[in-house]
Amino acid sequence: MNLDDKRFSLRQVAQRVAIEPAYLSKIERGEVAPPSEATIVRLARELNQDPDVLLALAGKVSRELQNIIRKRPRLFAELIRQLKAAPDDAILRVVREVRGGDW
Amino acid sequence: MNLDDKRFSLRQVAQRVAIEPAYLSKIERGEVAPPSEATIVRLARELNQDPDVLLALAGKVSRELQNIIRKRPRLFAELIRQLKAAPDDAILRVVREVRGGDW
DNA sequence: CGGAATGTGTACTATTTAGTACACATGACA
DNA sequence: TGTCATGTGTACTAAATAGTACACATTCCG
Repeated sequence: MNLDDKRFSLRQVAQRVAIEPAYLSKIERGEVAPPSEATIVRLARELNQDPDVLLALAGKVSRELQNIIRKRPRLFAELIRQLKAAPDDAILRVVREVRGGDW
Repeated sequence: MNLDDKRFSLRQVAQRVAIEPAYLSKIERGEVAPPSEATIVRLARELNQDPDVLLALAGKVSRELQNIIRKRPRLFAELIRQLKAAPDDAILRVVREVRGGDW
């Protein structure tokens, strides 16, 4: 897979993502505000990046995650604030611990 | 504290929250889209409600929480998705476990 | 009774969001 | 050398967001 594969020309990507090349150009150079969540997700797919990470770079959190939080706001709000200062591996331990799902 | 205290008339609240009475009226009846985060937070203060809960009812998640997530998107995304199906008390256990903060 | 306060309907509006459309200079390359 | 694709500058825009402003009928109560 060549580094500057033809299929990754700005125009080709723009076409597959279904936006105007000029717009994609400005996005890449940060000349415009980040696109909508939907567009970011399509972009992530096309560039095989993690959508959550791309969204984060755009200053957003996916609607999906927000909806999970929204259903139990107090619980999640407290948890997330607790974890704000925690080191990565502490969070990872929690993730693994919960992963079992043996409740 | 009387149930229909004068200080909780729509107009008085509106004034303290710094929005037009007509607007507050529509908000209460769901006749308009939910207000901005800032306005919701001021409203929550005035009505002593939990801001996170009011925001949730408005279909939102506070910028503050989003920013925490944004800094470690993969970790938090996975954790939140894991907890989506968990019962309240399971989440609470995690909160309490983490509360110690003995990392 | 009469004035003041209350909630609400209607009509606007400024700003932000999320893009499109087209023209143009540059470089590749057959 | 001509043409074709590439990235980018400029100008514009439809829709959503987050309200304001004012008029009006109704109700409270001194």
